[in-house]
Parts: sequence; structure tokens; C-alpha cells
Amino acid sequence: MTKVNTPQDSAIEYVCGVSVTLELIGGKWKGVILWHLCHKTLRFSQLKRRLPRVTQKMLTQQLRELEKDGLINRKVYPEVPPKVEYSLTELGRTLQPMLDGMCKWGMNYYENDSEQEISD
Amino acid sequence: MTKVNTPQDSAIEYVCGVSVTLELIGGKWKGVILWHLCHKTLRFSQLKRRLPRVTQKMLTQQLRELEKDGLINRKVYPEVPPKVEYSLTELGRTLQPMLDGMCKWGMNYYENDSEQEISD
DNA sequence: CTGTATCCCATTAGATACTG
DNA sequence: CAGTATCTAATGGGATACAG
Repeated sequence: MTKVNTPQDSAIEYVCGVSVTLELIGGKWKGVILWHLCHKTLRFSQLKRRLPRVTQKMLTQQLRELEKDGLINRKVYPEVPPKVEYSLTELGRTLQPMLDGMCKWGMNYYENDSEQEISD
Repeated sequence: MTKVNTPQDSAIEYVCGVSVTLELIGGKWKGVILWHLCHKTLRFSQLKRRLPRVTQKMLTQQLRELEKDGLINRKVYPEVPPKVEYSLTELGRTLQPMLDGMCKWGMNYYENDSEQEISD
């Protein structure tokens, strides 16, 4: 958390790193996208196949934002039919430890939660 | 990522731990709330003061969800005026390494981003 | 294959007023 | 103090059609 002066109201504002990070990777599909790209560079269609529930619109949108924020690279091959590959940038790679941690923590939560569920 | 059989369509589905985690802590204010509670048990009003932009409604809502998911405790003191304290559960505490990582990463991103900004 | 554009409904979140 | 209730504006996201 660091102090910041907002020009609008000249009030002292604090920026929390956690919020900054979550704004970048907390989008509906961004976490999974990054997680997949952690392991392998993927084409649009490959990514789509790995995320069965995402619509084309949403996938495109999330990818554009991740690109804008400098976390992923978008490489277009000038071919017909088009081929576009997405990969992590160097900055994106620095997220890997956190993504791994989130993956483990989440799976653990998910499994314990399932055990405790009452079957009806 | 683990295989899961969804009863609805009997199709094979994969659950990504990253998504599970982000669904729990990715809410608009959840990250910061958890981060504050990492350091100190806080009353509703104290939390609110630390999050100047959050509305009362949103704060209440996010706290309820965090409670439901087992990440925070809500302790009501039977006093007048009311006093309610929020703290991390044992499970919530296990998030701390991740939150610390996110805090550091986010601050680093924020600072480098500010440097690169073009003043106009 | 990898998108963009449009329409539209559902959900979200702010503002405001009220309460034990 | 710590909420709940209600109304409303804004946003989000699905479905669909079309395009380079």
C-alpha cells in the first residue's frame, strides 16, 4: 500500500498492490487463460477448446485486455487462413509462482469442499 | 486442473484451481478486504474507513460472501451500539502468502507503469 | 481461422432512505 | 454502529450475423 495523491480531489489515496494485481488477472477468464499460456503458447482456437464455456466475444475481449496490460503477446502470422498465437510476455511469466499457488490452493479448496458436501 | 463429471450433460469438465481461487478472492473488493484483515482484526467501520470508495452496501455484500466461503469470521458483540468484528479464519490465513505475493507484484507493476507514463 | 458489430436481457452497483 | 430495502443507471455478457 503506498500513498498517492489523486489530482481530482487532492485527497490522499492509498493504492493496494493486491487490488492492482486483481484488476489485471481477476477478470472472468483471465486467470485460466494465463494458466494455460503458462504451460504452452496457444492459438486462439486451441485456447477456445480449453475453455468450453467462454464465448468468442469474451475470449477476444479478455485477450485484448491482457495484451494491453503487457501480460501476453499476440503474434499474427500473415497466412490464409489466419493464425494467431498467444504467449506470455516476460512480465506475464513473473506471474507464474502466483498462478501456481492459486492453482494449488484452489484445487485443495475445491476437493475439501466436495468432501463436505451433503448428498441429497 | 482435475477432471470432473458434470451431472447435467455427463460431459467431461475440467476444474482449474486458479479459477476456483479467483472466484473466491477476485470480487471487486475482496482482495483488499482480505489484505487488511491479514494484518488486523477490524470492525465494520474501520474497514470502511480503509476503503474510502466502497459503498456500505458493497462492503456488506462482499463480507457476507467471504464469510459464506469460510475465509473470514464475523463476530457480533451484543452491545448497544452494535459492534461487529471481522477476522480471517484459519483457512483465510492460508491465503496470506498469495496475498503478499500479489501485493508485491502489484506494487511493482504500479510503480513501473507510473514511470513509463507519458505526461501530457 | 480469427475476429468485429449489433441487439438485448440479466446482473451489478450506486444513491438514498430507513431500522434495531 | 452496522446494517437492510428499494429504486435506478450502468455494465456485462450471451446469441447471432457478418467479414478479412
